Amino acid sequence: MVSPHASAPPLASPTPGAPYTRVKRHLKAGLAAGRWTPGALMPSEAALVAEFGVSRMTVNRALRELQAEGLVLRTQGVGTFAAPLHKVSSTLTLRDLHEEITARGHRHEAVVHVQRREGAPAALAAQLGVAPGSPVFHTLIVHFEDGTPLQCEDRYVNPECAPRYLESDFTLQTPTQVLFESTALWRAQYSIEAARPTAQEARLLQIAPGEPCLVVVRRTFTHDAAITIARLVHPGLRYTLEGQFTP
Amino acid sequence: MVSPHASAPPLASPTPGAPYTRVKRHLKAGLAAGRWTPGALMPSEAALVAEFGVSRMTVNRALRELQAEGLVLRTQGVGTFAAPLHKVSSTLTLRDLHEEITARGHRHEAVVHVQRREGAPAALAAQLGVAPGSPVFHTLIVHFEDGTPLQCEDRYVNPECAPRYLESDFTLQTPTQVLFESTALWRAQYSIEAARPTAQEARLLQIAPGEPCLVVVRRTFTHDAAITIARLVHPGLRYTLEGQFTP
DNA sequence: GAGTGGTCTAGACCACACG
DNA sequence: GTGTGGTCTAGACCACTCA
Repeated sequence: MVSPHASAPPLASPTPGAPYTRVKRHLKAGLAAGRWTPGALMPSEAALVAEFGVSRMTVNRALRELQAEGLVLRTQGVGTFAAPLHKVSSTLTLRDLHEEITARGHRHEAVVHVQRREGAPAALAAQLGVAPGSPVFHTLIVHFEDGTPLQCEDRYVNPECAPRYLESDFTLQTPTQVLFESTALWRAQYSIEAARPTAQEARLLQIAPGEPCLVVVRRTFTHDAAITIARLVHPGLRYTLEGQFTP
Repeated sequence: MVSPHASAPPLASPTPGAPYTRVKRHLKAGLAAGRWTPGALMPSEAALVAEFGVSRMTVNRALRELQAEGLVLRTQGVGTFAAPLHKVSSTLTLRDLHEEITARGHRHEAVVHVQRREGAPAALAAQLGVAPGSPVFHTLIVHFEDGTPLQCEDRYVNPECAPRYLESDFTLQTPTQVLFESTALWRAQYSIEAARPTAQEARLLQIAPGEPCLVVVRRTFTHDAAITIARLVHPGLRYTLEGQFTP
């Protein structure tokens, strides 16, 4: 009762991996195979303890992680149930564009059209949580992938969160990268919609004025203040957001 | 040393919540306050054990969950570090449209335009993993929110996964709901782009032909086969995907 | 009251990284 | 070797649910 690992560690372990992963695998496999249909009662912790010959903490961890992954639902005093087939919610990756382009093995270039201090109009000031008319940083940058315009990034930054923002060379570093280094991101909010580009955006992206664009508006916050708000416009024909999810 | 909870349970607990949540809260607060900048070494498990007077399993759980949430990075033999400010990835909720509309307190209606068996063209057959020309189920449904067209749902279903799909009354239940009940969803893949609607889509959605639309293409799979592929077209002016993330 | 999950503990062995 | 995280155990108390 001293060494839980006294027996044959790497000799020919009967089943690979840590015990809690074995329990998880077993349950996951059963779920994938439809052994427990959604809503069905699954084995109790005690039953799994007996079945696997491990301690309760171990099966508890396995079940807790399955719950965190959305595969099972647990109710104190009642039991563990196969999850009612998941909400259709999923992870969408909004990576830094530079990363995304270079990950594809392509060349990323940025052309800076605006990089200055401006007085914030009322609407913007409200969104950034600064006084109307107070100075904010404004950048307008077009990002190219192998010479083709891919994104028009119109961004306002709260100077209090990143006082040296305007000193950056945005042909070398994206605003996202700069802001990540200088601030503590704590929360982000975004919306995605399809819209026509403005005349300026169409010109900068070298597309026809009526061409549908995918517009992502993202606001990021520290734990108390708004850091930045960005409007990212992508030509609809050249850009697709992708994602997937596995329960 | 027998009862860890012997002292004042609901009397006036010095700090609320389970011990592991207290440890988590403390660390989260420190991260939010910038007490550990990204990459900085955080207290070791042993240090937290001493600081909070709890067992190592307890602080281990707190740290493990923070890691799962992406707030810290841990390396065996090295230590725990404040996460390098998160990837910009985030959770996008793609809920069932019926839920979404009723959650807004609005009325949802569906008009079914197509509901039949068809032979699968080669391209579709390949995506669904069935033989070219073999029968697939096809539905074309327009969803309305308070009388306004909000989504045109063009969907093909693998008959093997949901043999009774066509028997449903889609004015009462969305295809998503039907499929969730009859199949074991295991993986979903989607893409989001901006595009012009087809002539038919424009007519069904009652919009101008050139109006930008947000197009979501979603494929869902069981653990081995494709269940369904859907093209969801939304008028750009009426529909926005929203999401947020908090580390 | 029996069964279930929620949580904690004290101690242990291990693998790994680094000086 | 020392310190770190990774994991396991055996037993415990608790809160909850349901018959």
